[in-house]
Amino acid sequence: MLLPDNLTATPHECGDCPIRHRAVCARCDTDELLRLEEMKYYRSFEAGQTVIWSGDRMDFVGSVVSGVATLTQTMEDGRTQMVGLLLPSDFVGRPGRQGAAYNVVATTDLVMCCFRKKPFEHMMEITPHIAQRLLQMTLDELDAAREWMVVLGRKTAREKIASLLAIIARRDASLHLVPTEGKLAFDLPLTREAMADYLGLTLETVSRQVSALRKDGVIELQGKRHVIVPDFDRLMEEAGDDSDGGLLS
Amino acid sequence: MLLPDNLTATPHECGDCPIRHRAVCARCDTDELLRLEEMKYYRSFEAGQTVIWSGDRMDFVGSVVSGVATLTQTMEDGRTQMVGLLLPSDFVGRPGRQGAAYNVVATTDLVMCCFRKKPFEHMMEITPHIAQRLLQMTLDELDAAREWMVVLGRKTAREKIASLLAIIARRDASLHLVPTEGKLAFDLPLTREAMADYLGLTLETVSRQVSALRKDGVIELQGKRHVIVPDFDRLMEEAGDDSDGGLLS
DNA sequence: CGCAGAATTGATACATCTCAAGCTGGGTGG
DNA sequence: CCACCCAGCTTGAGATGTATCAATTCTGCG
Repeated sequence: MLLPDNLTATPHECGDCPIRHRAVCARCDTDELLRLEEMKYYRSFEAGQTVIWSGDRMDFVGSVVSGVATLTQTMEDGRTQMVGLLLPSDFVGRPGRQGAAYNVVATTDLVMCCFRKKPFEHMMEITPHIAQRLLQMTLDELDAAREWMVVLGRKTAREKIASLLAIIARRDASLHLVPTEGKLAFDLPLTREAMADYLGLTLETVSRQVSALRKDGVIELQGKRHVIVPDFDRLMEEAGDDSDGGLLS
Repeated sequence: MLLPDNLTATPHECGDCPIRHRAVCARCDTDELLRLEEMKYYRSFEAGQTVIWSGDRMDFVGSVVSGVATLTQTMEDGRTQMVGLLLPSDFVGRPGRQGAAYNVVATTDLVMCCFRKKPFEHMMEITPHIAQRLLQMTLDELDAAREWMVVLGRKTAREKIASLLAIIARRDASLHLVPTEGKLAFDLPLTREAMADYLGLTLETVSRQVSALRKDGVIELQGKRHVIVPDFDRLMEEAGDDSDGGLLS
């Protein structure tokens, strides 16, 4: 509100950065961190703000420090599909590419740790730790994208909703490192429309299926956004997945 | 036919390898290639054979030299979704992971250039050229996966078929480096069922939509598999995409 | 208080699935 | 050489899940 373009936000030392051990810089030693500090700056965004427009030139890459953002692609006639959900520690931007390929939108208040692209690219070439970590993260994202292709291509609306809730619950749990045994609870960082864009559904269908899952006791709701999962295995069954994968993998 | 487990196939020198400049080894110098030669071997598979079962332990990684393979994931009740289409030069396997995450099946006769995993992983750590190239390829695959999420989530059956044909046509054209101006022709490397698994449809719907596109003059068929595209822009329109992207990007 | 964005619920339309019946073409054995 | 066979494919008719259009109800906030 106070800043015209959100150019500054509470700066951190990398040392006490909340995503220090999960982000691209996870493997860097203190010397490498020092060099990163020189090219980094923080930006914050309010819920609803667009971070990057598809096609725009990108002169930075960065990590989500706190908050949630979405990656979406839109067809000419307006149909939109979310293709990524960016949670804290996720990386944004593609080294070696000029323009952005997707829209990036903050769905909650968002803080990003940005690096000027040119210096970062240069550092990637001479710092194997960064390239190695980025490769690892990209492979993980590719796996996640492929899981999501199964959801989009083969699951019913109900299974889709259950799958999305399970994913958010799981990622949320892996942040709050205290495993809340038994019941799980979290806030949905997405509107019904954003959920629909993620799942390839309409917002009406999302609303109906959420109601149905609530009526069937799979989830409980406090308000529209706060979700309680009494039995995670039950949720996984509804998602159509093997119930093997524990909360933390 | 002659070999029990297809352990050998016409070996190449890397020097005259058809995928030399596109595969994971694209950036390697002659010295690095020599070291790769030591850990590499060829395997060939007949159309229909399974290369890897999901969950199996993988002791190799490798590149598709010729032919086509698919990456598929199957739900407990048998619903299956293809999550990758592997064409010549594409990479198979994930360094740093024990088991395979997907089924890999040869859909045509297939030749792979395999590297024993342990030595390859070791070489990746000391050879930035390989890791850099692998990162680039993985980022490209991630982009392709995200494009595919739009297809799965938001396109109609007709648009899905047109999109798949466009993708195969484009990748096929980028192999036969002579751009056949005007008309395009190629062989479908997939059965109707495989196309259905790729697109999140049933094989009947695939068949109907292929017939419809043929009746509307968007494509011509010679037999069931040979496709002729008289007007590529028309096909792109049917796919619901911007008609900007040329054949080669 | 009342407005606006978000969400829910209802009625109907329609695209795709499902089940079922043939068709086609290439390979094989008699 | 032919008849048969069978996987792959096509086509049809009816069922069904989700989209669409429309009306209401929530909820937070100025």
